[in-house]
Amino acid sequence: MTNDLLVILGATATGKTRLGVAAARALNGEIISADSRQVYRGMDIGTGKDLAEYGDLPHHLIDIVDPGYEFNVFEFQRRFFAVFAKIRECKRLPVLVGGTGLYLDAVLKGYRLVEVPENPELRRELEGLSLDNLAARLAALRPQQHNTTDSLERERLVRAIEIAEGEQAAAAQLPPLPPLRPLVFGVQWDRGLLRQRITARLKERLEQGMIEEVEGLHRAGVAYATLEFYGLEYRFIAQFLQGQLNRNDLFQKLNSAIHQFAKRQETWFRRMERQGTPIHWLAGEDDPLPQLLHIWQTQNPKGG
RNA sequence: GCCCAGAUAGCUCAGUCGGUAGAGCAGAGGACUGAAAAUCCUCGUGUCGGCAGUUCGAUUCUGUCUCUGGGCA
Repeated sequence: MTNDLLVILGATATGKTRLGVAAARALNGEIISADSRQVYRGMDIGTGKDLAEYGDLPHHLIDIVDPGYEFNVFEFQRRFFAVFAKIRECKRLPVLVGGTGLYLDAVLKGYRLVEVPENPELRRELEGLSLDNLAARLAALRPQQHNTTDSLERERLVRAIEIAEGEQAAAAQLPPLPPLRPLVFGVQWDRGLLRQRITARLKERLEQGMIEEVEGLHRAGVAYATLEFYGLEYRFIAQFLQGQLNRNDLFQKLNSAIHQFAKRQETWFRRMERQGTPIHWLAGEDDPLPQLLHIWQTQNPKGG
C-alpha cells in the first residue's frame, strides 16, 4: 500500500496533464512530472506546462533547473525517489505523469544508475588525448552509443568516459531501489486525430507568444545551440530567429517534427508493454477519468 | 479563339534513346540506461490524365479530348 504509484503516460497533446490532475484530486494525490523539458524554468509555452491546470494541487519536478543546465535520467531518478518518499510520508498518493519514456522506464524498471562524481585524476589523464583517442577509449568501454554528439564534443566525451568507468567500479555496491507498486495508464488517440490536435495546439502557442518566449531565453543568455538541442519548438524557433527558416517553414517543419515525436513516444510505450510493463489504455476521445478510477478501485479494493 | 508548357506515389518533381518507374518531403515500423522533445536504423505498385493509332510491346512516339499554368488576341 505504501508503495502505490499511479502512472499516467501518453504522447504529447493527449491530455495526460488534465487527467493526471483530475485523478490526483480524486485520490488525494500529488503530481510528479516525468517530462525532460518541463524541468526547465522559463520554458513554458514551448513545453506545454499548463501551469494553470494544477491550481493548488502540488506538482513536482517542474521548474527545478535553469535553461542551459544539462538535466539527465540519473538526476531524474534520484529526485523522483526523493519526492516519492516525501509524498508517501504525507500519506498521499504519488501520481507520475509524463511522456518521457526513458524517465518513466528509469523508475518503473529500476535502472541501476550509479552516481559518478567528477574524477579529477581521470580528467587530468584525458586532457592530452585527441578527440579520436577519446572516442576510441569510450568505444572500448561502451560498444554501442546512442548519441553521436557524445563523440563530437570534448566535454561530453570526457564525461561519458568518466561515467562508463565509474559505473564499472561502483555497480557492485549499488544500494537497491525502493520497491514500487505501480498501476500504469496510457492516454491514446487515433493518430490522425492526434495530429490534428497537435497542429491546432501549435497555432495557439504561436499566438500565445511562443516565439517571444524563445527570443527572451536567448536574450537572457541561452545559446542558440543549446536551444536547438532542446528540440522541437525550441529548435525550430531558434532557427527561425537566426533567419534560417521563414515563418511558413517554421510552422510546417515544426508541425511535422511534433507529429514524428508523438510517433516515437508511442513506439517507446509499445516497447514498455512488450518488455513487461502492463499499460491500461484509455481513449482520449472520451472522458478517461471514470474508467481510470474504476480500474484503480478494482486493483485497490480497500479504497483510499 | 490561337500559341506554348505541363499532367508520373498523399505533396513537389526526376526518368524511361519504346521492354509497365524513382528521389526528396509527408507517412509507417523499429532501436534506445547520464542532453532522450535528443540520436539512430528500416520501409516506395503507382489506371505514369482519358480515348484512339503505330508497334511483338507504349507511361515513353503520333493524333485527339479533358484539365492546369503562362502568353497572344
